[in-house]
Amino acid sequence: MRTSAQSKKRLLNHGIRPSLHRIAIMDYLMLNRTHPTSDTIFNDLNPKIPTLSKTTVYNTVKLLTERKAILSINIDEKNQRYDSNIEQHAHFRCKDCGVIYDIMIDELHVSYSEKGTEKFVITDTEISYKGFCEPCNPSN
Amino acid sequence: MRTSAQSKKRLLNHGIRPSLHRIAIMDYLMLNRTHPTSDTIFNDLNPKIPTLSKTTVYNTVKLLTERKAILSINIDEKNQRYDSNIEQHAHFRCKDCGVIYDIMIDELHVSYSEKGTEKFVITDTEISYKGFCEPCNPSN
DNA sequence: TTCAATTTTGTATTGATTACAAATTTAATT
DNA sequence: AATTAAATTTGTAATCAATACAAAATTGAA
Repeated sequence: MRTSAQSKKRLLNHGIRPSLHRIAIMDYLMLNRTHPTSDTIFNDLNPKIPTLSKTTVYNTVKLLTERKAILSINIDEKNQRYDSNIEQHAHFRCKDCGVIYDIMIDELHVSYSEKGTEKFVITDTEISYKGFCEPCNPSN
Repeated sequence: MRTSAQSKKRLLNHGIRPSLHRIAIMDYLMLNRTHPTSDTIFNDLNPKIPTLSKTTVYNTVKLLTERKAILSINIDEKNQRYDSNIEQHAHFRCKDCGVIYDIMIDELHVSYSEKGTEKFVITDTEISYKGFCEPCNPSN
């Protein structure tokens, strides 16, 4: 299946009307698993799709995130990052080169004791690591 | 031990010269475990310390974070939050009321398989949950 | 084709954070 | 107490990601 067909399906599965721009943005995220910012998405797509506006990218990633068609990641203090991989996984960001790596989680057991008597309904979980990747490891 | 004495100690332990403003900000974070923003810290302290400037709050929390005297938390897309609790723990943010709760982690086992052959030196770990707290639970 | 609803655009605005140079404070030394 | 260099703080201006909003374009059902 071509990527754009997958993208369209993903959009429809999440109740989002598959306009051409939305498909293009979803496609981009499917093919570029680099956790890009909205700005990066815009800059990379704009040459190919001159009618695309930056606001549309912002609108679209917001909508995709709300409908859980993609993940929004808070690992970078400056910008919001986006990820088409909606499987359970964590992220690692290198403090030196800035690259964000996926970390597949086989198993995650968190046993926690709540502070008071609060009961929480958890809808989103985000696990982020920071440090140095192998190429940037200062002790190498 | 009075809080300000504790605060001073914390600063010294992390190689930070304990100026009055720095102690005041550290004190505030020790006493207000609400994960405030820089702006909130400034607005709460300014009436009592009229000579305090907003830039100093930003400078100070940045320094405190770099030296690991406090934690900087990315759970809120809009603002950076700060936490004087540097023990291992996670956070939960209610999507309705916005309150950020501490979640004490007794035990955390994450077994993960890396994507490629990358080896990471992990220096920081952040675990964030979102959802609804008991008072805001829509199914209550 | 018509027309209302949806999507997109482009500009203006917001708002958190940072840059930076001047002013102030600190603390060690005379 | 005075001197002085270093550290800290101030206050304004600038940056820049993200949003608001109204006009324009597009879509799709009737």
